[in-house]
Amino acid sequence: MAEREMNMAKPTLLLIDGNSLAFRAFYAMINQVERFVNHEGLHTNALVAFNNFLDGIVEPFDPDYALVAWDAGKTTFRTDKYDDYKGNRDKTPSELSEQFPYLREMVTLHGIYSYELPNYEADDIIGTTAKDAQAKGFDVTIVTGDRDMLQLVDEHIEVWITKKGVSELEHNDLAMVDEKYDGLTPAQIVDVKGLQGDTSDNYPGVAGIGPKTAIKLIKAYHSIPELYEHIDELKANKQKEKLVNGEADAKMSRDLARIRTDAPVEFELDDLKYTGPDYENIIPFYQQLDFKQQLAKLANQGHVLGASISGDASEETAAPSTTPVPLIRLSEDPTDLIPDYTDEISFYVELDDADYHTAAPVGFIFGNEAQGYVVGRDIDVLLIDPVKTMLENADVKKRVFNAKALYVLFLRYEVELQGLEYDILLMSYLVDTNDNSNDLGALAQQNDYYDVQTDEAVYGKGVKFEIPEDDQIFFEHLGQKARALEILPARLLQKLDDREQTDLYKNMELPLSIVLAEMEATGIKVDSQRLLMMGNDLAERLSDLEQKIYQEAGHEFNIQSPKQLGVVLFEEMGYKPIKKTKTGYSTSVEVLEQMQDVPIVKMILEYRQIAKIKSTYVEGLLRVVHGSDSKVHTHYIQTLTQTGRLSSTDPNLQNIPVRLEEGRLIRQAFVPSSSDCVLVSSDYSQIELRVLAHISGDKNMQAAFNADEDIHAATARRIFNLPEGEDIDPNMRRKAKAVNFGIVYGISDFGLAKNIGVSRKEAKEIIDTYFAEYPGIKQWSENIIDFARENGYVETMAHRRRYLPDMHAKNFNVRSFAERTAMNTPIQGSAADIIKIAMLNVQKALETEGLKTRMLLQVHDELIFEVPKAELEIIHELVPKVMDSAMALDVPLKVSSHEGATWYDAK
DNA sequence: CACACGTTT
DNA sequence: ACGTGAAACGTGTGT
Repeated sequence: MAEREMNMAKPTLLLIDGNSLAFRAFYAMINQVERFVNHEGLHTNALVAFNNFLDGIVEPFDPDYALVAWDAGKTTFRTDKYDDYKGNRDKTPSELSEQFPYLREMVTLHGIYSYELPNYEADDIIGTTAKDAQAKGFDVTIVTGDRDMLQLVDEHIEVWITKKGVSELEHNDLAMVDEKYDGLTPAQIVDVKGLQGDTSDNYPGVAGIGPKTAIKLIKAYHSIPELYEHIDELKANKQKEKLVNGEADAKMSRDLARIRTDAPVEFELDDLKYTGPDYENIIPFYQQLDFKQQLAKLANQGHVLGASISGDASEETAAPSTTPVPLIRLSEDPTDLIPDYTDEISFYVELDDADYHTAAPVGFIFGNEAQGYVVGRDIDVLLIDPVKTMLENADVKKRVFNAKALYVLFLRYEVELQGLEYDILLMSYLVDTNDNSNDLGALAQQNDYYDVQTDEAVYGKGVKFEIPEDDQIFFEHLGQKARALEILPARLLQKLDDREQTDLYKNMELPLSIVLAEMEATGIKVDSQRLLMMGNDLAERLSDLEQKIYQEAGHEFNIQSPKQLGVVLFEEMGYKPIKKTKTGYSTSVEVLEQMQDVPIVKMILEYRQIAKIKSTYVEGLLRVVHGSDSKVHTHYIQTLTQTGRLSSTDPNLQNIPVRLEEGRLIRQAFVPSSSDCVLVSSDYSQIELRVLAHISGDKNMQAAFNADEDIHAATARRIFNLPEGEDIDPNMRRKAKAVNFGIVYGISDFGLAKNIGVSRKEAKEIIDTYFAEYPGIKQWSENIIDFARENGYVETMAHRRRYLPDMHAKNFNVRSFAERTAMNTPIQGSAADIIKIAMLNVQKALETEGLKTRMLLQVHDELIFEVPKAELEIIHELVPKVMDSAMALDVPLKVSSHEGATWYDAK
């Protein structure tokens, strides 16, 4: 019997309320409505969410039959009966209504029957079909956002109600309805609704009867008709009066709430066979909607998206498959087969690890579509002529992905790559800083090219990462990458041009990538011995502190666990929690510093400080020192930050301690690589405020800088109305400094108050005075926010661009954050532009002067050099001169330099 | 993998 | 009333 049931499983039918889901989909993503707009200006947020629903829920469900029902129009038999039916609904926003035709097309392309019936609502189509199918032995599932549909639940009919947007569904079967309606049957829901009414569908029910009473009455009398048959039996009271008065309304409302199961639908169940997505035709549809993620997914599943090499647009979607990549595999006499490349080539080298300073190359490809691509595993081929010569020939332009990594790699083989013209990674980043994936496949997809898979898809990730042994698979992937490199530069150049970023790319970022490569490859020497000694010392202090802390606490616990520490302090020891985090008590410095008088807290603060130094800076640093040269070789990431700054990893040399003496000592471990060199550090003074003074045009701030005043003191004088010439109270200067910083970040009175320890009211007055004293800054802030709101992005002085889709967010916090970003990015980003130009010019000057000085590090407003003692004098003159003339502002740039035997001493 | 925390400019 | 200053990276805990 059991076996028979398994073999004879009922066919499944999925019925979807299209309108209801479309509304849910639209409002689920209403915050992002302006972010989802395709190239034709069509809003696509509901389409995106609806598509996710079709892919994420319908496809896995894989019904035998499926139907999406739509409302045909505004007038139905219900509006004939009751003029005001759904009469209080807001007009459908145009952003949604324009999506309906596409929603229907999308449904059809997913292999689902789409249907509407004049004079009826989607509910009635579904009700009719559900009951019909049930009678014919189907298992029916209904998906809707409308709880009224629960009335259709039956032995073989489930109703799934959308919960969160359209991505989560609540399953309702007979048992669920029984539970929710306190023992009532689905059919009785219309009776409850009839009494209680419905504000969203705008039918009245009985005035004064709510859901609780309605359920109680229907439980007692089974239905509205029966209730009124027995109305005389009711106790004479207010409730009875209401029911008597509302009889007509109740009966009409019940009628409106009742979903029809006899609508004159014109299809047969057989018409509803679910056929699954129509891949061939859904691709152009997705392309029209700019559904990049969907297209990427399809590409990764092996569907041919057909952006073929010919570039012929009309062929793009029609072409059934792409031309095979012309691969040239080398055999015994490799060089014979290598074409003579003279113009442009794609060039890509695959590494076995992300750290290109040490990774082993495991494959390469170079060439072009016309002459073919030479592909192989053994990189030695690249190190001998004729290939080596070609790689060093600036006239052969290379199209690459990550020029910096490639350049560093080849320095290892003493090859200086030339002609690195097109770096897809860098170009994509400049066009949109959010396109900062480190994967060629992913970036290609962001730029509408779908034939190259992501590395993760081909190689796997984490422990499963493996370069395929199969030449066919591996070389094909490399081939697709090379082809992407052939196609993408033209598209990206166009985009750069559209954004006036050609100069930024060609003359700043691209040459900078080579400068960075040389800095990384040079590296900075680390005195490991010194670090080890510091580590031992710190370990001792830690274990002392640890014992004392345990003693105070009365037992051992993990001091490094905020959770355990919270229990000790705020439960066992009974101190009052000052602040909470999402997960429990906060134990941050901010909190602990307010509890300084407690001995254990003081020790915990010290423990934290030392533990941080030991783990992050002593042990962390030692882990990444290269055995071969006792140096650390950081990786500057040029394509990550949203503002144009660099970032530094493995190790991060941009956050080496300096503020507190204990941590600052770490800098003693950074030393010159040779005994006849010293380290020189040159840093911009107040670069961000100078940039602000320039771009805002504020005359008062400009005057302060032009007179070489102490800007924080000058600000203090202004906001606290202090007389000229008199000494500034250090505390006032401190506050003024905090305000200056705050302004750069787009501060609130609350934030400033917290920061400098004054009342919020005082903070507000300070900010108001600040803006009154520096009116140009106030004006500029307002202007830049307006600009961002209108254009959706802000720019730096060098046309670096950051998109800010959240300027129109409904959520106050999200929007405010975008507004602060609109102010901060041009400031921080223009400062980044300036130091990047300075780096290029410094490097050029060092080369043309034939100096042995090497630029080692950049820390946002500071450059660190290794300088032979013989060159010290010239460097102290040359570097500040080059740095302060990097860009001409309306205020001077000021640079100071310091030298020392270690980084610590160069202060 | 997310969170809390702490370090820099 | 909301909730509250920008940009980053690394370590450790805990799920």
